[in-house]
Amino acid sequence: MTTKAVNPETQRAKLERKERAILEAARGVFVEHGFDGARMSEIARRASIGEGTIYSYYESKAELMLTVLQQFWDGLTLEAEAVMASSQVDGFFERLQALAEYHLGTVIANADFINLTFALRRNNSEVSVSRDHLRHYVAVFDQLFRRGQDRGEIRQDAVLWQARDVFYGTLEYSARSIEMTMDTDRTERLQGPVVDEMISLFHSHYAVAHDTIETDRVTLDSLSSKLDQLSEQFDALARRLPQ
Amino acid sequence: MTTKAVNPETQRAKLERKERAILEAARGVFVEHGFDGARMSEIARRASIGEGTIYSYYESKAELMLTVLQQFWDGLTLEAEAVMASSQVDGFFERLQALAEYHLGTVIANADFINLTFALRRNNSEVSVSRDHLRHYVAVFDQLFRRGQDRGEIRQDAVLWQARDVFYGTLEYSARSIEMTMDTDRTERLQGPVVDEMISLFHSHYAVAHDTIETDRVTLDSLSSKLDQLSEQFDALARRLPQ
DNA sequence: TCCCTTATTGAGCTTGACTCGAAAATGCCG
DNA sequence: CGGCATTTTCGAGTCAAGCTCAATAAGGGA
Repeated sequence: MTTKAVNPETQRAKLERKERAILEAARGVFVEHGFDGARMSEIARRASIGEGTIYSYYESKAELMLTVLQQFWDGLTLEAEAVMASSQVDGFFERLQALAEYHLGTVIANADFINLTFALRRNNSEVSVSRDHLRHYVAVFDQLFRRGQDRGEIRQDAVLWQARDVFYGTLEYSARSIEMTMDTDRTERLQGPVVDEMISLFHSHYAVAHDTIETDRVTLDSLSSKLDQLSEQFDALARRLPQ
Repeated sequence: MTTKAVNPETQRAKLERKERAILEAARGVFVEHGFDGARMSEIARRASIGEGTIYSYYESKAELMLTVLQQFWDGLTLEAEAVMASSQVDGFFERLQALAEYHLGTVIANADFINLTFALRRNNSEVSVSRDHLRHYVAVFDQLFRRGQDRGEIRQDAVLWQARDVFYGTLEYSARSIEMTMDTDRTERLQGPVVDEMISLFHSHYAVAHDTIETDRVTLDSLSSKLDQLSEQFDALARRLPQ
């Protein structure tokens, strides 16, 4: 029951625990101060280890940041998949709305990490979040969209990556605008309208023509009934006519 | 004709020329190495001045970068306005296409500056490209859009900032995707389709219903005339009837 | 308990942004 | 022109922060 039995467990577990501690500390410091503002000494202090120890786990500050970012994106992917899995409804547009709300909220809350993901690519040409991590995240949308096509809710000739660009691009840009106006202006741009607009846009551009016919049908129906009415009157009149 | 006559001119011109030299050198170094990779010593060397001299023109490296960025955005604004001014056509969608092509090309060519514009905001909380510079640039789109509404090409109930988010957001995201696939994949995503999709999207979502009615109108008009015809026949028949 | 391997450490090295006193250039008057 | 005042330029030196490494500690098997 003493340390002997658990020792073999502790051997590797200790290192993993320490690595998690470093990552957790790093994440906090990076969030608070950004990449350049973050001090390795502070990360070490928060993880309760010596500054040099970090470098036996990570090659450099940039690589540490990279690991934090990849962990961040993996977390996002899991959460997004969870949102899709827990969605009560089955329709494409309801699910798209859930995804849009989740994504927008996340992007606003973690604007720093999103920016750094793409800023790192430039600053440190060797170190950048792998395409696969990002692809994995957007795959949530891709899957939803393809399913929408299979179920006949989305036009068959719609191009996946174009829709993806519209979806993520617009939401990220909106997030930035919302964030920018939040600091100073009192005219806070709310998240709701942004998502609504997104859904409405997908409706009018990617949905299989449906509701447009709906409105026209009213006109057509009324015309049709008028015709029927007229036809009846005509028949009645005709019957009253002599041979 | 000697130096005497031009001296009073040289007094302030000399400083401005030197400032331009610094900015030009800085711009080049920042483009080549990014913000962190750029060395103040190299900027000084390229501008043929001492390193300390830079600091009598700019407070810090960040402020120098900021000036470069603002100059960059001002340049973009002028070019975008020129694109609009020189546009041969007058229709909203043709002009939107010209703007989209220009913007997409620019964003792809200067992805570093675009990223740095927003990365700086985080890294150095005090120093960031002013909202006004960015607003001034997107105002080109705003003006075009409002004019489209005035001319009745765009729905009156369309919300400007929503359309703006879709336009710039989608194009920037597409640019990043294009850039990412350019490095490795051979399946280069071309710029043309992106712009086409953008126009098509604005057509279906923001355009005043026009072409959809066009097709329907044929049906409705023919139905209507048939009704009128029938009605006339009916009247004629009724008149021939005995009381 | 001894020894070997591995992990940890923080004092120093290096690099690069930034400062500052001095010198050079410029301007201004007699 | 020549001397005084102001401005501009300069680069050696300071400082801060990422990173290295030789020394030390910890762990673990015989």
